[in-house]
Amino acid sequence: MSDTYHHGNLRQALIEAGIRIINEQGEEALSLRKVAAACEVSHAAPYAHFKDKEELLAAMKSSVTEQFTAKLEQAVEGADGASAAGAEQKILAMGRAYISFFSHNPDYFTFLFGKQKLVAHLRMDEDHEEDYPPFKLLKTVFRQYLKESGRALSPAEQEVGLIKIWSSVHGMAALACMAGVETTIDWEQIKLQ
Amino acid sequence: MSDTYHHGNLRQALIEAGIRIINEQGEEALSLRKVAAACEVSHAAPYAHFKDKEELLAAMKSSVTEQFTAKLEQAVEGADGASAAGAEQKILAMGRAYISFFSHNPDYFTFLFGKQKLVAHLRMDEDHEEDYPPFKLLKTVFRQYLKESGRALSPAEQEVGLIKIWSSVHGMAALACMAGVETTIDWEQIKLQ
DNA sequence: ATTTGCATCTTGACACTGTAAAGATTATGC
DNA sequence: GCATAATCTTTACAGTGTCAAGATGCAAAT
Repeated sequence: MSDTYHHGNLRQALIEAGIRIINEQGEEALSLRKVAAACEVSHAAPYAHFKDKEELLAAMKSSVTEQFTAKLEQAVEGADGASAAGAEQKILAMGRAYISFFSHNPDYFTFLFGKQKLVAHLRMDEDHEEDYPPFKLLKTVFRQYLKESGRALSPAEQEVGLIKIWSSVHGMAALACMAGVETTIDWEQIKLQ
Repeated sequence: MSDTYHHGNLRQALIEAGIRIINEQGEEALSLRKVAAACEVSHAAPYAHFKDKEELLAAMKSSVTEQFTAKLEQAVEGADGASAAGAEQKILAMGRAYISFFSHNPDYFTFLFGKQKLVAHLRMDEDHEEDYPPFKLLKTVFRQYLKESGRALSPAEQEVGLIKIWSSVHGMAALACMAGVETTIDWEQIKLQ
């Protein structure tokens, strides 16, 4: 009868509608039923594509993380051409892009990091292949930096160094994004060692 | 009729039952009705003491934060008597206590910091009196340290220094507590400057 | 001592949530 | 063209937070 019984691309539409809702009303206000309604579909339709509410949330996070990673990669590439300053400049560029991304989409910050899952990715043991992509990128650039500066750090020391950089930048992005805090921090004051 | 119509100290009982539930089943599983049931009280009884579910949650967090702060203060005092090493030792002792506290109560970590509200307290402008108490403590000790070492930092630089210390230790506590990550990091490798 | 007022607690109701089961509708492979 | 699978709707159920109206007990005022 109706020629719109099948949505066509409901899965993607649900992900996008979910992200939109989070940006407009916050994560608290997100319900499966609202997402379904936003796609003009019955409240149980999402279950054809996602086992859970959590599975939809995960897909949404995946999508936002892709955007995030793309910005970081782009920053690294941009710092490559400019001067021949090397890895240190790349790290600084990443930091700038990191903060910039969440300044432009403050709700993404709490969405991605709200449950503090990020730190679970902050480990270097056994060369995880399934690292959190943005962190993996930093890891690569950081190793480059170590090689350039001729420093030889133990794995444990590398871990500490990475955590220092990451958590500092992360903390400042949080500062800048949340609770309406305007910070005048010149974050590049943070030295790499 | 019944001699237990009035509970006696329901408010405190609700807070404690709530914390117990979070420790046993996680924050997701906490509902007002469960907390009420745990106190053998009807499902709407909490509304005599808390306007909201959120207000109960806030009271619970307050309670846990008090325990947390007490441990930190205790560590600072302990480091005072030992050697005459001064503020640097105090900072290190605080870091140790920080990690120790959450290692012993892993669920408190996500409970307190789950929503990332902590960073909202990480600002030094205009000498906030209503600082997050543990952070306020670090602030005090840090200033002591600066005075001792004869360094003169601008407010912005102080802010950066504090964030470096706090977020690094925080990140490592997260590493140690969550996702079953056992870390062998010797966190004292983190230098204060 | 009785009454009055107030804090506390119960009962019942409402809208909303996630999720499951059963059936309708459309697309797809043979 | 038909069977099968994928997609979507309808209906239902147990939980949830919250509110309103009433029951209960305590404490102060008369």
